Amino acid sequence: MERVLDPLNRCESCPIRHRAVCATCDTDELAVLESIKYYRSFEAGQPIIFSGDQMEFVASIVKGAATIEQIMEDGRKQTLGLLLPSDFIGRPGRENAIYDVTAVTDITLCCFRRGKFETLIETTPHIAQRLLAISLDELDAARDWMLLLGRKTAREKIATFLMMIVRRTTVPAVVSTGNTTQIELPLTREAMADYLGLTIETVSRQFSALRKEGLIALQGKRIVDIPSISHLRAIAGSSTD
Amino acid sequence: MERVLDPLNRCESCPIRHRAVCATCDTDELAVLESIKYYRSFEAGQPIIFSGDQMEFVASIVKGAATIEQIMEDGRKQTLGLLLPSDFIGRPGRENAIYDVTAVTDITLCCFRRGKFETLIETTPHIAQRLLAISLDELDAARDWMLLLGRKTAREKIATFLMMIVRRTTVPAVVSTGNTTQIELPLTREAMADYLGLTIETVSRQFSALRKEGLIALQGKRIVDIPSISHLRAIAGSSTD
DNA sequence: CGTCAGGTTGATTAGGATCAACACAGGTGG
DNA sequence: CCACCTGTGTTGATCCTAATCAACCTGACG
Repeated sequence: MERVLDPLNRCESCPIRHRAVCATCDTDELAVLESIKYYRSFEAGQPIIFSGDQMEFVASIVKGAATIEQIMEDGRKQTLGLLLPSDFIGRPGRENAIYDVTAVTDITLCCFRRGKFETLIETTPHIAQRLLAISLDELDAARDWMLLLGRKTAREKIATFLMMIVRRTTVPAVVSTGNTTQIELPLTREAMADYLGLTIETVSRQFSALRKEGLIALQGKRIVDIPSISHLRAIAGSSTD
Repeated sequence: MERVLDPLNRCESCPIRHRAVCATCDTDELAVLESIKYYRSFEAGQPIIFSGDQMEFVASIVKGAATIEQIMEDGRKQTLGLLLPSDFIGRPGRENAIYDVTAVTDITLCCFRRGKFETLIETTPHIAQRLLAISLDELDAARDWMLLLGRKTAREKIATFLMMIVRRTTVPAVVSTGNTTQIELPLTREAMADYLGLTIETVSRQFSALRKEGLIALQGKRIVDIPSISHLRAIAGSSTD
């Protein structure tokens, strides 16, 4: 189910104000965005965009997580991106979506009608520049993931994924007691498998292996304690950079 | 070895005039680019950019091919992008390179000093918009490659790669006699392996298998005849889109 | 209490990696 | 001119990682 949120949310107090596509906007520009934005929410598991469909809107994620995914005719699925708060959904200038976007948790989006947003890009250099920066960051992220998919072992893939969650989780949500870091996985085992180019079973086995070696501890299915970040980082397999 | 080319090449007669970052520039804007551009050439196998180094310039590829690659400490290598004529090298706004870029054939670049180019982006909306479009295209390409790396079989990877070369090769260079399409591979078996997340041996075996099945014919190592594009496309494994 | 989604674990298989030998073309220098 | 070398590619034998197939567990919920 989807519903339109209370539109009273003001940009000034927006949790992603300083990171999203609006990050570098000044007060006047923000007023324009404020006037045309609208919120939409989706429940976990709901599709946000279908590949092939008209793209009616673009959006920033305010709260929650979504995945970009591509599915082959025989059902094989690869997740192409994990979208977290402040990430941007949609591609200005493109009529039809070429990937599916799915909510993986309950999610709230700050939306703009695509046509209006495309006009904004032309008239508001701050937004165009920020969108370029965001796109280049996503390109780097996609390329880093290509190394993971093409060359890393299952063990390295899991460790890399956990490190990414640690890095991307907003500071207040990462609880560190002593040296232990605690994270909450935004994805099911299946969604992780699709993201890492593995099967559910392999993901589960690798989690079990890391747990048996004391490199992680599990509280339920979703909460992971990491006693030593540096140890896990070593397993993630570093690049030369 | 690297050398500076004759600077008399005029933008108007440039082979990539209508596709590169300068594609949407008007006459005045082109004159500015003309005044600050300079050509550089690299021989096959030479590094163009080292990961970690200062990025002195950004560039468009005029002729030849290069790869973007990332190398792990133990030597595992993944090619992240194949750069062909009109493609853009470098990331405005970034001080140091995070990936290696290597010439895979003799190559000619149309370069701009990074600082000057960054100024251009701010003052020339046509260039900023074109760069955004190019970056979004590269992002799509990277994501398509993620599906290949994460989910496709060796056979599908080779077929997909061949289809990509067919698509990206400029029309005059694709010689079609009857229904047969002929392409020239810009990469060695090793470079293809690094691009496809495979080993040299697997690439070689898959080429042999496709040859034995009559799906391709080889003239030497680099020239590939494809009797039926549609048949090869079917093997490449299609997405749902 | 039964059902179902999500997850774990075990047994077996298979696709591609690894190790190894050899083929071939293009230099290079005696 | 030819012996040699080197880089690139092919093919064979074997191994190993992760996929597949299958059974079972766990907790939530009607």
